[in-house]
Amino acid sequence: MAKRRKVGNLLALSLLSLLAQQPMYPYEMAQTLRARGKDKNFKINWGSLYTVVNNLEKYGLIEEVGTVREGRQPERTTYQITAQGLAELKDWLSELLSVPEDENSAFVTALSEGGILSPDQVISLLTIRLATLDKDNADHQADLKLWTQRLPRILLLETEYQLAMRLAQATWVRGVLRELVEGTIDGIESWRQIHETGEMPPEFKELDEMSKRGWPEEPDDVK
Amino acid sequence: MAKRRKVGNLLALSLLSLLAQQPMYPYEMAQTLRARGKDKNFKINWGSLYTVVNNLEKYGLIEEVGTVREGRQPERTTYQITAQGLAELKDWLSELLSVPEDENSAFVTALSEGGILSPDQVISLLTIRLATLDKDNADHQADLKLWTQRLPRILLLETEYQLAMRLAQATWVRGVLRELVEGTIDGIESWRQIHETGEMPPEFKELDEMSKRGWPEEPDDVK
DNA sequence: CGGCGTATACTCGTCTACGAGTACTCGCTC
DNA sequence: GAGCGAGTACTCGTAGACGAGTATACGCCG
Repeated sequence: MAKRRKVGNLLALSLLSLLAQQPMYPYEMAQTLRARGKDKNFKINWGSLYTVVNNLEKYGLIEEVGTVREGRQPERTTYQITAQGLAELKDWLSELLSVPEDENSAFVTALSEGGILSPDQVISLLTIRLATLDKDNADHQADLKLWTQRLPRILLLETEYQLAMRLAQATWVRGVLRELVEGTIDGIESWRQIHETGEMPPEFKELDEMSKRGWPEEPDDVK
Repeated sequence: MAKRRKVGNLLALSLLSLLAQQPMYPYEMAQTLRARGKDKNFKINWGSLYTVVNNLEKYGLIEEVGTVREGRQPERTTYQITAQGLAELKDWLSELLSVPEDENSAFVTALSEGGILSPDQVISLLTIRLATLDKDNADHQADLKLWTQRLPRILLLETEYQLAMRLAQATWVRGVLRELVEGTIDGIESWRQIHETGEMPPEFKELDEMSKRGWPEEPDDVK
């Protein structure tokens, strides 16, 4: 997050967006999100919901518009978005759309620590991943086709994006996997050796040393 | 996260991985991560570091191996990984490599709420994003080339993956952008209308209604 | 040899995320 | 008409994330 938001949780963005359309009470927000299938992406956390609503109010982005007691159900507090809230929403959306984030997914971390496992293990794990990806993507694609028939595409961009990313991931994994299996990837023999002998081959030790001292003419990672 | 880990922070994974190679004290772990350029991905949070180390110890994944006082610097507590910790590390890595996560990036959320902004705004925001992506990717690619000359590729997989994902994102954004600009995307006129007249066209209202009641023969999103 | 900037190594308190639990109501069945 | 399960609407306690702050030592410049 480039700029520091008063309420940083992404749930807040969804809530602001809902309230930009009509006033609601918290439980209703959760229902609406669920109805729109957003719960596929994030589990609804009741704790977070009420915390976020409170914070939004605290910072003046939404305001209480009255409490209703319908039937004999518990009292419900209805909120509406404020002018400030609308401004914040637009500003936030603008930032998120225009500034690519540095995503640090768990998979990336795992890849960089993958050397702990043996090459054969990694090959088999990635094979499982790839199978899951392919299966999910096929389902996802079929699903998207169905939706395309009843909704204008403009509303499905988010789904299309997710699918595109998943497909790209599958393609990448497939490529690496082939190289690993064929053993054409540079460094794999040393890696295999480490796991067979328990010994670190000299060229790796050297790398390790160097990483501590800093390389000669270090190529200073950009960004 | 499919399984619930005793220590869920990804930082814990990196720390376990470090300690699998040699005992260290916390500050040293941070230095090592930084030296390896991992700080490009995540800012080192001192608070988290010590919290995570404590938790790892609490759950028996690492253990104190002695406190040293070198020179007259403050006392340092050195930790080493336990058998349990090594097992956990391997299990965790296995999971992360084999199970694709449902990533819910900020961009996805923003895309799905993008209708709040006007089409022209979104076009200009995405144009900025694309420019940044292209620039970053070019830098990243040049950088990777340099590294490839001094490190075996097997150690660069993580970087290659990140680049591949960024390139895929750029490609997708470029495609959508073209469609938006050309106006060939289904639903864009209605969207434009909303922002010009402030009125919701009837077909959108209808969709809104339907989303609340549930569609006829709902295509039950998979997963 | 005094002073100041930088590195080391951590501590503490706050703010946030979250999930289990609560309490009440409605509709339905037996 | 009592009992039960599903839905409604939220509360509260705890665990975790995080950053600002602290304290000490070392180098080195004049």
